[in-house]
Amino acid sequence: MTMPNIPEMSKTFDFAESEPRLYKYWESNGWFKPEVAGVDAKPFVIAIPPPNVTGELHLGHVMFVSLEDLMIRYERMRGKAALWIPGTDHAGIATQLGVEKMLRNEGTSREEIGREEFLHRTWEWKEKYGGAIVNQLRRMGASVDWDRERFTLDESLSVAVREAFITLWDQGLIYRGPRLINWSPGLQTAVSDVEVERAEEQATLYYFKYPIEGGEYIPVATTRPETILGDTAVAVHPEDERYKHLIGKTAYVPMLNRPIPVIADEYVDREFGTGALKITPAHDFNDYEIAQKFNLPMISIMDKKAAINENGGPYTGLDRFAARKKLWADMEAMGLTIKTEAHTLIIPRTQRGGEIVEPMISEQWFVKMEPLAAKAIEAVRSGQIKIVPERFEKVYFNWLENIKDWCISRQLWWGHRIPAFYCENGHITVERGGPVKCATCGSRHLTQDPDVLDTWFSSGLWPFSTLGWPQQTPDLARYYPTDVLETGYDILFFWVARMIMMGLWFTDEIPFHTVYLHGLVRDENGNKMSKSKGNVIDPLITMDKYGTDALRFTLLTGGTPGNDQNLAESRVEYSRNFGNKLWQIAKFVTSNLGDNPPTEKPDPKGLSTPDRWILSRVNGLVATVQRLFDNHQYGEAGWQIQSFVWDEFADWYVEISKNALYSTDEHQKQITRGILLHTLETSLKLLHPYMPFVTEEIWRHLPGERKPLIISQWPTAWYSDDKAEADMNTIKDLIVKVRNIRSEYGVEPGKRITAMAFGAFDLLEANANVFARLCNVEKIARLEGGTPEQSAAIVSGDVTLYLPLAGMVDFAAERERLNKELANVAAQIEKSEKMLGNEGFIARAKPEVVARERTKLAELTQTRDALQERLTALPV
RNA sequence: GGGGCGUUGGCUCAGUUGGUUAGAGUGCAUCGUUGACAUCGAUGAGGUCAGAGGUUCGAGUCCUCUACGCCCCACCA
Repeated sequence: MTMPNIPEMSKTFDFAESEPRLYKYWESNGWFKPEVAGVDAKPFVIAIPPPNVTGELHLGHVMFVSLEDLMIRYERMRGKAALWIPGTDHAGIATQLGVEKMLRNEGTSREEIGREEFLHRTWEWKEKYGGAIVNQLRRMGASVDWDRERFTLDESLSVAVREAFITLWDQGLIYRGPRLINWSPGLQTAVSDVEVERAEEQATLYYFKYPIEGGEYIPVATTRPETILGDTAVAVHPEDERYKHLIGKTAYVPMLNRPIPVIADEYVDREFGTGALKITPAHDFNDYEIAQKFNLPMISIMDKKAAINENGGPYTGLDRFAARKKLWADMEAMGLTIKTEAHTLIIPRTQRGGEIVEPMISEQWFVKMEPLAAKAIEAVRSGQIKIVPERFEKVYFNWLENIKDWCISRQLWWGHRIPAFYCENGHITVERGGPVKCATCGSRHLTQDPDVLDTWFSSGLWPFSTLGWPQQTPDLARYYPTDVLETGYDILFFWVARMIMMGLWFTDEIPFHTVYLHGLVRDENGNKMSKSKGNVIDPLITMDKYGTDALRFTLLTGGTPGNDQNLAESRVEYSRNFGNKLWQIAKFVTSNLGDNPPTEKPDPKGLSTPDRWILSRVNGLVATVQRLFDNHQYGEAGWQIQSFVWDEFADWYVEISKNALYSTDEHQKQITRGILLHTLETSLKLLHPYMPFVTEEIWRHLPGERKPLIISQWPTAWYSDDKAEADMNTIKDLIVKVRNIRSEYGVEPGKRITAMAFGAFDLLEANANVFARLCNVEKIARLEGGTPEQSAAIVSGDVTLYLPLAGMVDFAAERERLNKELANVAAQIEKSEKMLGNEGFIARAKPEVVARERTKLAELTQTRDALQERLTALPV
């Protein structure tokens, strides 16, 4: 590992060259594997949210990779056996749609080529395009263990899926039957409740007359006139005086003249529409419930393509929208229509595909969710599982407490085929290993159910199926339960809740103890990125331009847990600049380390104020970062590190260090080198989880025998020096004020000036070279008595610094400047005195807060007095 | 209908046991390059922390209400 001839650092960090090289360096040495930590190490495990195998990389992927890689790298450096399990999801509908599109372009279809050939083609497609997203994980620096990569259709995961299904079946928690479900006519499959997206849209409300026996009619309103064909009742409110006399009479379905009853139910809202409701149980969820209550027949009027079926009389064969139009026209001709009006309503559309979902009666498989949900609720309620940010626990409870049975069957071919078999008598057999004969009648003529399972059924098993379950593998024993589940809040129901339910149900353990939810990445104006809007930021292009580290750092510091963040390119640019800053610091440090670079941690004893200051600050930073990480405040921690590195280390300490480095004092030089190196090393460690590439590359240029940064030891705070920090604050304050004066008076930057000091002379004298370097004050003299007339005065606490500026001082301007400062100080004093004069404050505030306030007031008073003195002495 | 989030300088955002003069990036103004960095440095202007009330010695931070924006869940034809 020793690198005796470390090449000089290049002018800038070449991320394009370094990133793939470093990734290979880490991966080929096995540092992504938990085994690097040794057998005694405590595991830390994250199962990756598996991206769709043929999906395209978007910022959501970069977001989760950045966060999870941060956690993994941090825990790895803390000595844990960090395991990040990679993998991909077969994504049933999305992938099947992609392949079907390809087939269409070839002039064929899945129906034409058949199931077997279709699956063959889909696997080919997966082999061809499935690698892209996986390679992009490498591009982002994801330190996952590739030896443990999984795919939801792997044989071992398929075994887990069948085991889960059969277990639920044996427990009576899976059932099959005709139910009203969400049907996607375009995809020709059932979809679950969570896959339906509802949005307000402009539509029409149609008012018409429902003929009643005896020549009367009830006015009814509907948004879907074609469903009239499936009506099996008309409902009114039992106490509605307008219609009360019609309850129990017979109504006739328009155009079909099918007799149906007029019923009364309190569900009907008298205020809405006409106050009368048509009941179409086979095509509406509310009507379905009412029909069950009243034992009404259910008449399905549509086929799988949502065209009117044979129950639609003269409309048979028409598409649902064509039927709507024709039926309405026919009713109009019959004088049955009243009016139409514009109406805003909620339209359900499929998450994939986007066409309008049709509620239909269909034979599907369901899981009874209440027993599973009860356990999942308890796990979070008891605190075994913590959701970050906490407010999502409420959302989680609300969903689980109102959970409905899960429709798990999909009329697709790409996915896990339902392990249920039918004989010619219609009996169902579900057995491990695949049955050879019917469990009921013994028939050997079995056919498997054609449907596949919802993709989320297999992803629900992900944290344990990837580790070998149901086999009791060593990995399952060592790495399950996992630790953190990190993902976007948008899949809390789809995925997170189901993993918790299935994990608890099948393994009897929580699958993870912490759920960390991040927000969505939007464009810089807060709009959702979409291809149609053309505002999509392509992460690949961004990484090409600014480097992976820059994009990662931007996303990690760009928001807070659970909240969406707006991404502006200017922020990525800033992150790139920060990486450059770090590179330049390192370049400076490494080129000034001399022939025998220090190897020991610096000893603060006897060091100068700036030396002790930076050591105290960097250790304070370590403590701060630790506290923030403990609370999942990764963004704030990133800013703290950035601010230290740039604003304190680079802008102050590196500048100050030049005094020693450019001197001939070998002892002081060596001390300074040690502090520079230690501060840089610590900064690199803290920053590595955010910017893995640039930090590791710099690390390789540091001298001495050292472990690679990725597996180096996470720092702990070991030093704190309040005195040095206070003294340095005084020095910094004075320097900034000198610069300010120079700027205001237009003193040429190169011009050296002198100063006379009153108070704290020892501190100033000891740091005279700091003033010389940072504000070009070449000499500070002790002021013995009187005040120099031709000078500008600077006051900071008990120190007054006079800058003799012969011929440059405008006394009127100086007076104005001092008066302004005095007013400012006076205002602060007033506030402080008021606080300290308040008995409640003295009695109830924490003692250290009161003490701090007293110190502050004393300093302010000194400043005020000095300012007044100077104003009095100022020539008129 | 229920629940949640947001509202802080021109713009984008930090600010988590309530406690110094509310911070940063970007934009703006002025100045600055022979020795880490113009992907830079120095200095400065710019904010009644949406509004009202309350709790408290003390509120950007906690509570209530209001306004505006956004999101999730939910069966109004």
